[in-house]
Amino acid sequence: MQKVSLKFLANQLGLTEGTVSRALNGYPDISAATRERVQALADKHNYKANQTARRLATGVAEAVAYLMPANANALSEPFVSQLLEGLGQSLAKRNWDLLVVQASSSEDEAETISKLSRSGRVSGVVISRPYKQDSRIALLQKYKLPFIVHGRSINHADYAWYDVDSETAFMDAVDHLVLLGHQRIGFIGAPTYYHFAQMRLDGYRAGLISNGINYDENLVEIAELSDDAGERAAKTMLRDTNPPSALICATDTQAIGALAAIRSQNLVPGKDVSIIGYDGLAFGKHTNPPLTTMAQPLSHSGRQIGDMLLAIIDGGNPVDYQELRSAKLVRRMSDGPFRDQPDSQ
Amino acid sequence: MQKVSLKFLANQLGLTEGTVSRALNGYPDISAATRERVQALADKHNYKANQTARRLATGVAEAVAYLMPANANALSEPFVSQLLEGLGQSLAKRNWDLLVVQASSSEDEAETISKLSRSGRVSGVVISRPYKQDSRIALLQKYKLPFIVHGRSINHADYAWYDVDSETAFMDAVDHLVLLGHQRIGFIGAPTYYHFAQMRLDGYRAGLISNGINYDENLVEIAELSDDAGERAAKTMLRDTNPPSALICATDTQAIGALAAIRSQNLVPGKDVSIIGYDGLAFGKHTNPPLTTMAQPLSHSGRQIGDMLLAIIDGGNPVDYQELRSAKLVRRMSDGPFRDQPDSQ
DNA sequence: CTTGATTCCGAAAGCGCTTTCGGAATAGCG
DNA sequence: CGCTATTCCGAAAGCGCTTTCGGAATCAAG
Repeated sequence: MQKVSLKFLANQLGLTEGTVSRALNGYPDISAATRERVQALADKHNYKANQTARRLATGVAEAVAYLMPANANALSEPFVSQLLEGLGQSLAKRNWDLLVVQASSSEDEAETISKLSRSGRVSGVVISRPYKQDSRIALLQKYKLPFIVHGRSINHADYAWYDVDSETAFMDAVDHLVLLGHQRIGFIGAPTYYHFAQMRLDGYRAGLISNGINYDENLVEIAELSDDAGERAAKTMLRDTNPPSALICATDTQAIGALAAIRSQNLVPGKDVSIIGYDGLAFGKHTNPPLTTMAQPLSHSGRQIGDMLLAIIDGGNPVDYQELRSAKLVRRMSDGPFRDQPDSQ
Repeated sequence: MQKVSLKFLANQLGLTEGTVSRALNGYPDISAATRERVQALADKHNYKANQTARRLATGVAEAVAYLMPANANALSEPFVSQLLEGLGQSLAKRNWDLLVVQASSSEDEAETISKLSRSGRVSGVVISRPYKQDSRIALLQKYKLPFIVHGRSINHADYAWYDVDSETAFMDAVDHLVLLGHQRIGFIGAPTYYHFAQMRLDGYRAGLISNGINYDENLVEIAELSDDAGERAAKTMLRDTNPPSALICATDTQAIGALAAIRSQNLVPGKDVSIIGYDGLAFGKHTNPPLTTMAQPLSHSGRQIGDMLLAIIDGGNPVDYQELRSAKLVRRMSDGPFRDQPDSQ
């Protein structure tokens, strides 16, 4: 099978490689007649420009990388797949590539970004779950590599990001529980080097205060982003002499663990103690009981982020691309009105 | 910031680009002294060869693509993330790229593969969930593009694949239920253009026969790969005048739907009717009740598949790379001994 | 001290494409 | 019909790297 290159086409047509290239790429200095001739032959042979050569010649990588969170655990990964899918759709419009890169450890993330930049294989990057102060962001800026952050760090004024207003979401969650009569509302948070974790905690606290409830730090536990950690955290809170009647969790994954913790105490989630998660993951429909959650608009975020990144690569000002979406309460079965003696066995 | 290229290094050192390149790439015709000099300067400037140029020069793409299943739904996607993670780890050893590509529709898959091949941007491909007769496989072979199949098609003798013996797994599942006293065992299958669906159905049937139970096609329903489809299928089977006392599902996702169907009839899964899923997804721990399932060794399959692909790209014979793993029963709470009157309300 | 084998590096071609530049052929105009 | 303006294409350089080849310098051997 003769490899079909520009040279091949040019020879067949009695033209120059340059001419064929210009014809295929829609340059105006090609007559309609030859343009068609070229196009026809290209189609016939299923010609596709060698992407590597094209990249080298044009200097544009035509590819974008997604930095996979190093510590992603299986339960939270649906969000990765969804993001990837959306990103892919967005990039497909230009026929660009989507690379998935992962650092072995979080120390390696800087090195990974540095390599990525210097090797010139991508035109842009998207990262998820920034820390409060995120060195990756600084690095990306230093290298002048277009990027968009899925989430926000503390100082998020000067780069592009896409985030969900989880602070408001957690205030809403508190409001909802207060309306149901709850007063002792616990919080299972995530490690606060994640900025999203801090914001969610802040939202929780602000929600309490706006409802005239004192913030009690005995009612908050910080746990890793896993179901098991959520379960452990919930257990220790439930063991308290004056346990909360409701729990808000920083992520659905943790909330699922909390559900298990409650059941293991022979309490029923949604009756004896209410649980609200955050993320809106699909499998929350099938937990025991189905998980009430603050759902973020995951479905199209990937595409949105992709479009934003493309716009910045095209020369857009990153500051013009900052999107704050809002989450909304999806009531399933894990929340319910306050009941007086949750401890009755 | 001066871009640090081979030319830059060569100028600084008073050497030729070619020499610098050979020094960096470990050619034997470079003296130890200059090799070190070159290496030192390269390190100092954090030199990283432009990957695009390198690819063009060497003719090797240094990248591999994963074809994302077009119809993946959120619940089943954890398997995609896990696979990706493993693949990435494997490729990282060589510093290769992992591309994620997706076809808009399944008709486009052929076109996608064709483009991928002709554009020369990848050295290999991995595809998941092959059909019985999979045109993608034929295409990949025709283009002589190294690939490995995550799963098997009917004729899987002449290419490389990694699969789990789901036929045996489903026989085991039947055995298990029979041991628990079940005789009317239903099956919720997947569309049989997927070969894995056919194999699972075959396993189910073989399991029945080996236990002396007649295969009754009223006891099998084919459903899409989603929780909702699983739920619908389970509902119709449960409505039967003589409903099964146990159900085996082709995937955990469907099984979760089936659990919901059972609960919606005011029956309790694992008591009134047993459910066994397949996949071993992590969130099965948290369903209501926790899902008994045939777990496949997902964790390292990605890395394994990556290693296999690399070996084939290196010239290995695809036929030498065919791995059949086995699944094993993970008992949680959705199975139990047969009880006489499941219909008692 | 000569010859042949080594060691080490420069020169140059080439990977397949893009893109600028200039010039021949054609068209438009007075 | 002569002149300028267009139209269209060929020529060639270049993207940054790899790799082969040959030759100068150095070495070992006779």
